Amino acid sequence: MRIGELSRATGIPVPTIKYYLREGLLPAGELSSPNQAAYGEAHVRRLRLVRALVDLAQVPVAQVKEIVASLDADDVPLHDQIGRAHRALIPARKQTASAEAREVATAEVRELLQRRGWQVEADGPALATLIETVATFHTLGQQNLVGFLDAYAAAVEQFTELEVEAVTAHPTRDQVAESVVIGTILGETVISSLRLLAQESISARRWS
Amino acid sequence: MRIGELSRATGIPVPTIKYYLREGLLPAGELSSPNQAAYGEAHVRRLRLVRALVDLAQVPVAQVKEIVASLDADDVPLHDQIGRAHRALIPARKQTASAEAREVATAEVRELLQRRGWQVEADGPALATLIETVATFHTLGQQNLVGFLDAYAAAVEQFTELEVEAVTAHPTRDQVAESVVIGTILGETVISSLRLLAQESISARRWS
DNA sequence: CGTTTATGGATACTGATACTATCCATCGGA
DNA sequence: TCCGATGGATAGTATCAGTATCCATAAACG
Repeated sequence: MRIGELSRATGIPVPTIKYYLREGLLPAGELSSPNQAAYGEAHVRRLRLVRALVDLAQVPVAQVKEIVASLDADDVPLHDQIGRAHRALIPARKQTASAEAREVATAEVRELLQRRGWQVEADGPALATLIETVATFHTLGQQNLVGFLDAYAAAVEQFTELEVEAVTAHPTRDQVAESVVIGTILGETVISSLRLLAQESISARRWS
Repeated sequence: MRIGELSRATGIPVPTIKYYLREGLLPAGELSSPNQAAYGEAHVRRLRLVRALVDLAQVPVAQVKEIVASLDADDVPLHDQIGRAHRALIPARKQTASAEAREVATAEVRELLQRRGWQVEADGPALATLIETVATFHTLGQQNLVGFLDAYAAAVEQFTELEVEAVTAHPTRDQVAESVVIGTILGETVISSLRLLAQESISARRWS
């Protein structure tokens, strides 16, 4: 397959594919001569994944690069590879809350993890984001939202158990890593959409 | 309060505050003379909200403008105002999936809503995003993820009931609308962080 | 075999977003 | 009275995500 066919197969313009190649979102094709490369089904799959992340999940290109790099790093133990993919999925966020608010939030989150018996890295980005957000609840005068943490955590626990199970059931390791990425990122847009729909449905029922 | 004090109170540079004023994220201060305006506590609150949305939740400035406009539109029935706020919270996404995939996804989502008895607008953006995402599961060869829809919906139902209840319990209508915005947007980052932490904790337990 | 079209690679340009910087006439406080 | 801050306008900057152009070469067609 040459680049034009790759473009037709995916609906992505040739210049954009060239851009993705430059940025390392897509591995180079097999070169047969200095200006002739062959692409395969793997490239089509990869491009579809990139587009889903960029267009649907609105993941920045730089972050997509990290994500696909983790998918291609299959020369380490599977567990390490999944860890790397998982880390690449978490966006960096600016710290915004005051130090005092963050301290209060840190304590609240720590207690939550204790209550639920969750064992997580003490300095991971997901934990930092959670703490920052809870701290922001305080600075915005929405302390009552802190009370929802347990309800959210309990709900999340339910399906996460199933997700982890499903992921480990995949036959090949490429599929395992890829399904971690897709399941986590697109799963988030699913959950978010469902939440908005549930809010709409429930509040409509309450007002009629 | 003059703009310098507003800047000191929030930690936001004066030029940025001027930019937010220009963009309509912040209402103008009370003008006492052509180059002298007074800002109040409401401005401090609003700036904190804007910063939380922009920095923490990474909402684009143009969308924040819609959101705050909905908060200020308190001359319509509360129910309409909340509807407008709710709509402003849903980002627009490009359509990416093929027509066939979208058709399959539409049927699957429709059945889901039927099963759960959710009554929602047939052409809302949240529904469109959900359909688009399910369609993408198909084009990425991750049909198995469609099986998670019920688990996600069931989990989401649990806490949404509580959320709607809590929101309606607020004493004043500004607080109602504002807590819809904060609860929905920051609630999403909380849920997302908790999900990642749960994944980390559960998969660590499974591999040790 | 010659001509048109496509290709890989490099470099330059574009439009959108989110600020920053500068300017200026005016105002308020020491 | 005079110096720094203010409101408002306009211009400049950095980053991001592509697009566009150019070129020498290679493939496809008549």
